[in-house]
Amino acid sequence: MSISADILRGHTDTIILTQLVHGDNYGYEINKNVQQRTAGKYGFKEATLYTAFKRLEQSGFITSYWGEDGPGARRRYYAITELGRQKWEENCREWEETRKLIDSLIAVEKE
Amino acid sequence: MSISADILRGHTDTIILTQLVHGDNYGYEINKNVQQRTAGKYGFKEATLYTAFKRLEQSGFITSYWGEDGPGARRRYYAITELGRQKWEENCREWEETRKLIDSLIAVEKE
DNA sequence: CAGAGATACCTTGACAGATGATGTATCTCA
DNA sequence: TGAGATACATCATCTGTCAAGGTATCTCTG
Repeated sequence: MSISADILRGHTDTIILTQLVHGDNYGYEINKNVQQRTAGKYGFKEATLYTAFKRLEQSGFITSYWGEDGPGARRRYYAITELGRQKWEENCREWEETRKLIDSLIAVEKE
Repeated sequence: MSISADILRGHTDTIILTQLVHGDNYGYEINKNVQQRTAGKYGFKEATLYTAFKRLEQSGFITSYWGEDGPGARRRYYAITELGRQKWEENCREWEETRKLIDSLIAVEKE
């Protein structure tokens, strides 16, 4: 994991919500998806992940339920709510803006 | 200021270092530059700014000195060090990577 | 069958950066 | 004279991250 966490801070919720836009999923799997998508460069620490789930659920952006008792360890699944979807779209728009903002703040003036 | 602070968190130092790559400058002016560049959408809170200066100086990335006693309130100027320049370049590279990372984590899979 | 390793979830305490509140001092201009 | 801008600074608090520790189940190997 090469990216310092503080830079990703503030994106945790959006990243999780993005995963849930695809459909219900559980913590471990979500984190594996993140690691795969970033070629192993980034993944949530477990404490961060579960803290985020709790925060998102308390805010009404996701709901959770225990998965069917199949084989393997029990899984808590998360589902995005309508409110969560709105939040997600808002966050994505915000990211577009932030990206431009930082680009302009980090670029050296030419002249 | 429309961008939530947590999203900018972790970029504070880089943004300040970028300003100082242009040449020595003092806090208030640096912040005004940031505000101008972002069309008023973002600016540091003063506490954030001075906390960052202290942090950067303690890390050896910048040095400071009192400005000549001219008219107006006294000013503490900051200068970027060689170490700071290296850090700045490193941070810029990191930003490039982070941007790609977040883009890929926030995009919805197509297919 | 024992034991290692993976899967899966969860909590607690500590830490770091951002910030609201507050304070100081100087200068300008009406 | 007093309001408002300039300019710097500190402190207490809040929030997100994370190391460390814990629980339980399943699979595979010897």
